[in-house]
Amino acid sequence: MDAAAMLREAVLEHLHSRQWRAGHRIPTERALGEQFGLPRSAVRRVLQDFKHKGLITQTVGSGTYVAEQVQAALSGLLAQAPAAAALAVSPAELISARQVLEPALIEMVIGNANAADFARMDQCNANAEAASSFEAFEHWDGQLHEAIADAAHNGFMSSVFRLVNEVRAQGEWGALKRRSATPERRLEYQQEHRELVAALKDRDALRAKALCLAHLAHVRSNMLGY
Amino acid sequence: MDAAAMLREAVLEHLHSRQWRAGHRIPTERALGEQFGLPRSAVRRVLQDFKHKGLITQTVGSGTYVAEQVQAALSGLLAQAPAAAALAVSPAELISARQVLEPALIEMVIGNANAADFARMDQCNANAEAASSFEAFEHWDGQLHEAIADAAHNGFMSSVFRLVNEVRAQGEWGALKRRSATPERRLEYQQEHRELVAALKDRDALRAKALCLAHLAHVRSNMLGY
DNA sequence: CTAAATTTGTCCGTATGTATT
DNA sequence: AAATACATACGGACAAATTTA
Repeated sequence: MDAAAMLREAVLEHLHSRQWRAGHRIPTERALGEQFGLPRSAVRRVLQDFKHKGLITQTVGSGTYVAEQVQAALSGLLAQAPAAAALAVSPAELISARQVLEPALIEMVIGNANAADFARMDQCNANAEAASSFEAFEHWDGQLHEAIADAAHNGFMSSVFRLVNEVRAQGEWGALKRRSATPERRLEYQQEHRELVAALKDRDALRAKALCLAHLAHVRSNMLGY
Repeated sequence: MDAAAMLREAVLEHLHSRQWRAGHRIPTERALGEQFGLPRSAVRRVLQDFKHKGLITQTVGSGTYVAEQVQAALSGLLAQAPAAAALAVSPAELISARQVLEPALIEMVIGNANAADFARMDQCNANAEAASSFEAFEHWDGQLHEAIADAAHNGFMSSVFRLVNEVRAQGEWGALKRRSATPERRLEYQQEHRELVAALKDRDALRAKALCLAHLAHVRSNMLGY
């Protein structure tokens, strides 16, 4: 292990074991360099990385301090793992997940959506229908999904469906979608989107869920062939 | 805007617009410094950040190249935004989301879980009941949630509920939980967990959903007082 | 095949601005 | 108010690795 890695480990160990708590002042860059046999520039790189991750703060003329939200930053690093893993899911898995997640979302939307939310959905539909390119249509399709998710007025649900959108916009799913796209199917999707938004406006949960599941079955059939 | 920020924007724009594709060699550090009026150290800071994010690779003696997986890295950056936003949701919002997400999860678990999944749930329950500290109990409580989510055998659902766990383990929720924890409530939670797993084993969707909602109502009452 | 030129990686010396004493 | 300590920024120099002549 190289000296910079040892410095990394040592600082993280002090933070994790709470020997250095929030607000504690840690040794100066020159002192750390002396202790680990490193030039100041190498110490600075390590500390800058930690600062960028929110573990420490550095104030000119004063020193280097453990950040107040150090434990939040430490677990925040762990929270990025689920997002990375989600990007690797297959189209079949994502459709299965959407088949149970979107009815749940509709439940919340019908309870919480207001006129502004519906106006945003209509605008997304209008933009999608006016789109001249496949990419533009895809963009407004994704925006419609976000508008519906935000209409639940729940931050966690919004995050979940933004994650769905990221997976949809990328990798395997994106390639499949391009291969299965036709003008006729786009027209059918537009019609289904319109009907879904209408059902949401009517606060008709049963109809909205049925339309949603029918749309997903349609997408699955077009993309996966079953 | 700062000159370093302009360099950042320019490189990202070239990457996003596919003017610089995977494997393409981008200008040297000295050339970029000349072009943007920056010292080489500042250029190196920007490039090192991009390198750590997986957008570029640098080889000594040769130059700086666009990474092969640059598209995956770019969308990976976007996917981290929803995860970061999710960490900021309030306990009330998270409970509301769980009230619609967990019944949906149970639907999938009952259709896909196998004996190994149930054994893992039992092990989590046993470890939680044997836990001597509040932290250990919380750890195995979280592991039980992950075991149930993984029993759906759907990567996206696993990611969503790992995200739930991250929020639960942190920030506002964590503080509320510590304040509202008592030995009596822990015993009640253990009983409810046992009953839920039993209902899952019986493939009794209605009972499992009812138990799940009752548990969530219990948690909400203890933590939020209503 | 050899040698020179190019490029990234690392380090140092100095100057500057800022906060503490 | 002055002095000191500190982090930061910059330019230069050298080493290591690769490409080119």
